[in-house]
Amino acid sequence: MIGDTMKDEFNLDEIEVEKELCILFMGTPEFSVPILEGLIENYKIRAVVTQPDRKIGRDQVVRFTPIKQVAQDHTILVLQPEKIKESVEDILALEPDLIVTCAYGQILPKAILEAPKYGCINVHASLLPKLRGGAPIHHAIIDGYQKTGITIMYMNEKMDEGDIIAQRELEISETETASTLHDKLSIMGRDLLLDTLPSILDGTNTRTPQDDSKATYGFVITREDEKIDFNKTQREIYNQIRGLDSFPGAYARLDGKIMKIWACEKSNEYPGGFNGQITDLYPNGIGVKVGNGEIIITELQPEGKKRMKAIDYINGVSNHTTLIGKIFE
RNA sequence: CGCGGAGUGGAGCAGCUUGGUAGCUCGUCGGGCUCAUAACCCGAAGGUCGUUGGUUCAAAUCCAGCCUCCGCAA
Repeated sequence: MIGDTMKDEFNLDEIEVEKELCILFMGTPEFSVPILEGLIENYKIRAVVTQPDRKIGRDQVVRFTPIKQVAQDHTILVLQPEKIKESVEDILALEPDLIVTCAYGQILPKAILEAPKYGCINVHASLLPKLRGGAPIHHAIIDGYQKTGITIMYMNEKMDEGDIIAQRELEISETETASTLHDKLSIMGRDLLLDTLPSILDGTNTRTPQDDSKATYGFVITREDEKIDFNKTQREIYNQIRGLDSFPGAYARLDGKIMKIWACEKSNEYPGGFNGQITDLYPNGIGVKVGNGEIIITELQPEGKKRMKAIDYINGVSNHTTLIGKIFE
C-alpha cells in the first residue's frame, strides 16, 4: 500500500508538469469538436483560436463557431482574429509550447509555426499526401476512394504538406456517406491525436516527409461540385450523391426548380431515353437514366420543402405517371 | 430589414383566385379474394385546416400581426 501511495504521488507530480504546458488549439467546425474535447479531458488548454463569429443562414443571425461554444463551456480563453497574420503578437504573447490545429480555416504564418518548442501539429482527415485541402472527407467518397483516414502532421507554410507523424486508416464502406464518414473520422482523429501526443512531447515520434508525386487534392466543395451531371456513370453519380450527404447535398433541376437529391440506389436496368430522364417509378423511388444505366432516387428535397422519401414525393403528385419522361437538368 | 417557397388526419400533396357539409395518392386497422403477395376488392378509424385577432349570416379560403420549417444568396 505504501508503494501505491508513493506511485500516486509520483503521478500527481507528472500531471503537475503537464499542466504547465501551454497548449493552444485552433479549430472551427463540428469536426474539430471531439478533438478539442479530447484534449481538454487530458491536457490543460491555454487558449482556443477559432474563426470570427459570422452571420449565418437566412436570418443572418450571428452564431458562435462550434469550437467557440465548447471553449466557453469550459471557460477557456477564445481568440477570433479576422486574419491570423494580424494577431501574431497576441498568439506569441501566450508563449505556446504546442499548437494543435484541426480544420481551423486559416494558414498559419511562419512566425507562429516556429514559436512552439513542440511544434505546430495538424489533424487532417485523409491519408496524406492524398486529399490535401479543405474537403477531404467529401472528396474521399466522391472521388471513389476505397479507404481514407487520419493524418497527424507537422504544419508548414503550405496547405497540408508538412511532415507526417502518424496515420490511421479507415475503410470506406459501399453505403458510407459524407456524414457518417465525418463522424467516424472525427472520433478517429481525436483518438489518434491522444495516442500520438505523448511521443511528440517526449520527442520519440517519427517524422516522415510527404511524397509530393503521390499527392491528390480535395478542395472545398463548390456549387458546381454539387450539381449532378447525368451523363456520368452510375458509379460516379452514386458516389457524388452519398459524398455530399448530409451537407451540402447534390442537386439537379426539375421543371426549372432546384431538386436536392439526397440518396439513391443503383439499378440493374439499362433504359433508353435521354440521360437525366425519369424512366420509371419503382417501389423504392424514381428511376433516372444515367450515362451507363440507371439510378433510383430514393430521397430528395424539392425547393422550399423538407427532405423526404422519393415515395412520399411521388404520392404527393396527383397523377404519378406525369412524372415519367420528365428530365433532370 | 438580402430574394423566394411552405405550414391542411401518421407521410406527401390538392383545395384558397370566384368564402357556404375537408379531397387525392399512400400508410394504419378490420374483412374478402388468392397457393401466395409490396397485387386486387370492400369497409373503418384518424383533421378545432400553424397561431392570434379582424371582416362576414358564414373563413382552410379574404385582411393584419406573430411562431415554425425550407430553397437561393452571403
